[in-house]
Amino acid sequence: MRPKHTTLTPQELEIMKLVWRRESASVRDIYEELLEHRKIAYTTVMTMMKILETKGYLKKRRQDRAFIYRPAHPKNQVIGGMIREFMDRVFNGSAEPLLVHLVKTRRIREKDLQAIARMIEETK
Amino acid sequence: MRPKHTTLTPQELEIMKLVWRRESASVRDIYEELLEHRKIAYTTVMTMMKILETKGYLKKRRQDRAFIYRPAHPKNQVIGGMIREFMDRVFNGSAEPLLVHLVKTRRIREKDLQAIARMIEETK
DNA sequence: CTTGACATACGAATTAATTAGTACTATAAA
DNA sequence: TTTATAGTACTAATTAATTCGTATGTCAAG
Repeated sequence: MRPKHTTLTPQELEIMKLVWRRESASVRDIYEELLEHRKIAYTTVMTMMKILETKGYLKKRRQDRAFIYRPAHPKNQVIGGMIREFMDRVFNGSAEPLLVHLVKTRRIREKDLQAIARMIEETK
Repeated sequence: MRPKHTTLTPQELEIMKLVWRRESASVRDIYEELLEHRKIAYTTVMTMMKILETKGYLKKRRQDRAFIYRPAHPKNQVIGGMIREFMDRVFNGSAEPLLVHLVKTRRIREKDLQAIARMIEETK
């Protein structure tokens, strides 16, 4: 048996990111935005958004003939869960190795490193 | 069509973590260690390790009757790829939001924050 | 030499994730 | 009123990921 994803799957995330940006969206809204980047069918988007609704990530409300979807949870919270899951899976739950890796491999611009350093200071 | 994982899948990662820790391992070694945590069949482990070999994550060498597997790449490099993939997928490739989240949600112990701060200083 | 332990090879079943087609309905336009 | 448009509901097909069974071979002990 294959274990179910506890967080957003890649395609679910792609759609959620668009809904979060727009605050609310119809299937057509998302469909058209996705179309700019890749070939996809309208009904595919519909199915995905229905799945997101049954999973509790989207709330729907009928407006005229179509459904309008809104995020059920703030982006920060959901993304936080994904980070948590990633840390659990890859680093057995600890954040330090991830942080260390980010700093050491210089994936961060100098300017941002300084901002982080200040943030750490303020967090004291 | 469902897109293929470009990095290690969850179960692949679980096995790779054990192989990295031991430096080299037989199917039986990994099987017995996995068994301590969950029910799993010997042949399942064998299949997974064969997959990891064909994907280029493990190298095998026959020793007596059984195969001995070794990591084909250092852990740091592979994990680095996973972090990269995560950042691409979740944050469109930028590391800052991830870093900010880690610091702001205080997922890091105070002591470690200071260590990071020092590391940033040294990186200057 | 037979038997048991242990290994691999191969095939296959199951499930989640993703994609999309078809049927049907309601509204708006001609 | 007929027709085109735009939406949903439902069904289904495909593929990756995960799991394991069965067949087969080999070596060592009795």
